[in-house]
Amino acid sequence: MTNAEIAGVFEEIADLLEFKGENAFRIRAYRNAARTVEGMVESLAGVRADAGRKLTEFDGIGSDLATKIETLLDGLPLKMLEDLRKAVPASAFDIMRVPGLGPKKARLLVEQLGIDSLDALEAACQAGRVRSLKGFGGKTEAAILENVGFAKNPENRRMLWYDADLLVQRLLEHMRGCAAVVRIEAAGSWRRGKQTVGDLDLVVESGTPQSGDVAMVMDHFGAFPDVQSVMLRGDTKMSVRLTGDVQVDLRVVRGASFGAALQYFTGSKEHNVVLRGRARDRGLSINEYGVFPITDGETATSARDRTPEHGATEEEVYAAVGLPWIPPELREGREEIEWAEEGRLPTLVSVEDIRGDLHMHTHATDGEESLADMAAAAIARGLEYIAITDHGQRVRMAHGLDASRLLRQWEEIDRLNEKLREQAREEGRKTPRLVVLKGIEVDMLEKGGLDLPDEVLEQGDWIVASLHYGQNQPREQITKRILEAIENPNIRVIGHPTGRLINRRPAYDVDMEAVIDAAASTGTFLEINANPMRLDLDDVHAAAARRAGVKLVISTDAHSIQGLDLMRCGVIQARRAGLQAADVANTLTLKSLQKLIASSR
DNA sequence: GCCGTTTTCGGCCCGACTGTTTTCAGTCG
Repeated sequence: MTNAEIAGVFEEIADLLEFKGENAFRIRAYRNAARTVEGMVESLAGVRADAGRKLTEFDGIGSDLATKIETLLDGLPLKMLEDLRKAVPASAFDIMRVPGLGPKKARLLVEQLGIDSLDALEAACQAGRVRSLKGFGGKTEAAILENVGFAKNPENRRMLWYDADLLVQRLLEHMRGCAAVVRIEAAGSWRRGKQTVGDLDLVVESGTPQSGDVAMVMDHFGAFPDVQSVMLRGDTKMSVRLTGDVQVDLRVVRGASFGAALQYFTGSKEHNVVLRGRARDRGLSINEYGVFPITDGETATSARDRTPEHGATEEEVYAAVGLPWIPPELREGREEIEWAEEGRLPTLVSVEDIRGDLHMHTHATDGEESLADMAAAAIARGLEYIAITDHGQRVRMAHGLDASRLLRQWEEIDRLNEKLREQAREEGRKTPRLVVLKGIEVDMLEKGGLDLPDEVLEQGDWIVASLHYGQNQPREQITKRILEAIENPNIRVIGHPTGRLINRRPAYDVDMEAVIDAAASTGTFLEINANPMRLDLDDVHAAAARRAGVKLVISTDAHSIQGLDLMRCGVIQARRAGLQAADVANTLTLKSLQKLIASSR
């Protein structure tokens, strides 16, 4: 069983226990373990096979879960899981997808009314049978009717970060038009740069509820053109649903609490749990209003009205528990607290560090623009070098280049570079504004080998190897194809190394540990493809590559001029992996990059 | 179910909002 499958089992157990109303901390233990396993790159099977190591060395894995992992690795069934599955109907999870229905209410619906589907739930509401249950009433019944459609819609997946970002920018612009908004920031998983985003969170600084400022802010929020319905509205908190079923939560706080609220709503939940545990050890309590000493008799509402000592900025909140500010992209409850504690927080790579873009297409294959237009667009974006990497001939659909077409394109690139050098001389510059590298994205073929011969490839400057066909092959074959390319001295980088398309296609089955090891020993780079649907390598694998000493290359894989602007999507993924500029090859000057390549080959 | 320099039991983060409650449970993030 793979790590991902084991993580899936623990998640399922947590879901089932939740429905059964089990101890919340026991449920959390399973979810923590699932997260730990999901975030590992080395295989649990490998760790188990190593006599010098124990499964319990990982955070959140104790003796019980270690035994369960061993059972799963042996391919044996887990009795506990089988019993739980028997005890909980599958429809329970559909019912819990209805906003407002959690495990307790779902259980009542199943056990008291025999609800076994969302359709049955809808019918029961319409017949007025739900309101008679204890804890339910007319309003709850109406709310279920209104929300059941949301649960039924299979298209309600998490948004790509890029799509969330477009929406966030529109929301911020709209809200800044409100006079009562002093400051506004978007928080949540958008701010952490997660590859997909569920809800959006906005934190606003404004006056007190009594002054009427909060009402002004909320009215303005409700007037955002996409708002379809207001889900809830209280003194400090309001939630709306936008067209497309996107939920946006708004929190309004005073300036003295703005940093604490921003920290709180940025999450992640796991990061905050660790942070609060730390505060507790110091006799402090952190909430969305600030950091307070723990005193007896403090009520929930008192924090809102008291002025916190530490809460105006995020830096204050972290400082109060003895830590430096932690970049949002790292706040996943992984190693970031440990790093912060030991003063080892990385200085994360930024878009400004990027000097070159080493994967893009032109209309010679499936791109939209000419070579000259892509080069001009790169100059306009301040890039110092680019590689033109159209498809090799295997990608027939894209009219991939055979050797003679490729060599003609490379001659064209030579002429373009000459023109750029000429321009530089005219402008009195020592170096041209842009250097264009002669590249190609060759295909790693189904039966092994590449779709262009080495005699051609060795004449190029920058060869990307990608896998587009035969993605369903078994793990051994896929891994073999990639390892073979890595061993080829002409190959500089493996493009989108897992092939996954978020929300559309899973990664192909590849032994990424072996790929990373081979890349490390040959000096081959691995790509972080910045396309918002790819983000491949992802944060977990990119972090593993970094630990192994592999250099990453962040590339847009642009098929148009606008495609060049996606670099920031790749950079934010790299930041989540804890990458510094030194870990990313295309932050180097071209000269240094070429030196690095020469030294590794 | 995990964890431990107050260590093998008793903790485990914290608050807003809603609805159905006469004081709180459930849900959510």
